[in-house]
Amino acid sequence: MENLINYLLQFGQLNQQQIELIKSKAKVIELKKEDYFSEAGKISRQVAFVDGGILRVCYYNNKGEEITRYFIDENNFAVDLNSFSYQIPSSEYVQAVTDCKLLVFSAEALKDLSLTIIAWNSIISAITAKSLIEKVNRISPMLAEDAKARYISFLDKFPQLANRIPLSLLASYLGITQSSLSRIRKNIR
Amino acid sequence: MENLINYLLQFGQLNQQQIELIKSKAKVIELKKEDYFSEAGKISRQVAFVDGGILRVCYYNNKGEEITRYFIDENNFAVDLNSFSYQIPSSEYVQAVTDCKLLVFSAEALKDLSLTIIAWNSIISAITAKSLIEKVNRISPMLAEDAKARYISFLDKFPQLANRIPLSLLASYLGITQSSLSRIRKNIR
DNA sequence: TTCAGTTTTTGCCATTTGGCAAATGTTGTT
DNA sequence: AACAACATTTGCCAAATGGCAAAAACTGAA
Repeated sequence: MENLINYLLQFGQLNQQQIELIKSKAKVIELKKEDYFSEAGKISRQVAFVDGGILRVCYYNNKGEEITRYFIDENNFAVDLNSFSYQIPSSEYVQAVTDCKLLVFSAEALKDLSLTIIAWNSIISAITAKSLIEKVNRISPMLAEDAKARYISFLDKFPQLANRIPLSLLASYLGITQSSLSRIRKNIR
Repeated sequence: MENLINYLLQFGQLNQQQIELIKSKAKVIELKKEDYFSEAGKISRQVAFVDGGILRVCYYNNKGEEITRYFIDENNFAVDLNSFSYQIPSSEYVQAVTDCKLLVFSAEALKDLSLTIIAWNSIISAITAKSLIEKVNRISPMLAEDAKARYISFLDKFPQLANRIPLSLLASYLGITQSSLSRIRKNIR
């Protein structure tokens, strides 16, 4: 659980006792490739820290196409904030792209932590803000780029991810077809 | 200032004394169309609540093209979180699209409020999370849509905005050229 | 190794979007 | 009204991307 603790410590101070409490609340879950962590239509009641592997968040648009909104890799939290914060049914799926090891916190566990650890809420809101800002900053410029530039930016920001993600998923994340992405890759070599 | 107070009350409770304190910390600023609220390269030290008018956040990409990242209309906060939270130079401009009336809080004023009003931090982090989630939810599906669908979605979500925003800015927000947008509009009528 | 199942690449052509410049329309000022 | 300044539309053509299906490459199990 060292990854998780180190991650949290970036956002606030925790003493040894608090660290032990946090560890005691985390449940380790292993997902096989293509397993779901959460599904559309259900209310999300847990939060996962990705200790190993890659998740993706996806949904189906009105044409029935499967769209990948983003990937979540090691040392990041996965949570459907829309559903978790407001307790409304989720509109998207969280699925394992590769086999994954997750550290999962239930809503009750988080509640306990926030009541016991003074800095907890401030840590969580810092993490929330940072990860949302990252998402906005990553997605926003893509609109102004063409397909090739998007792919290059992706390689640039996530050099280690491109090989671990099937082409079809990456294409849907980039907002282009799989064949176009394949041609772009050929074109770049 | 009623708009501001009503907005804040959606996110937490405030008594009359606290409301007066908040009002006393806000500075009213009027911007003329095309004036800047904040500029790239500078560290952002204030936060604005848009009481009237429309702002936009924009930057210049590596080709020198001006890109509009998003619009901020009445009853929303404008803040460059990257710059304000981490005190680093901003990479974008916040500019008035129309004449605007803003209620501005300095970093010091916000600090005072957070020390005096117990619920303040929780209100602010709820607002921050909500507005970031909205941005992600708005931008993210656009990647999977073609130009026409993006424009229609925009009309759908912001029917009142389209007429108030110059075509060139809307086009750069949608990630398409002005001529394409013009053709799309003709096509739709 | 072989085979079936899956993923990726490719060819062909249609459609969408961009680039550029000229024409047209709009707005505000004198 | 007349003009300048600015915004929008349009025509023409080139480039980018999509759609579809077949071929090729890859993967894992027997």
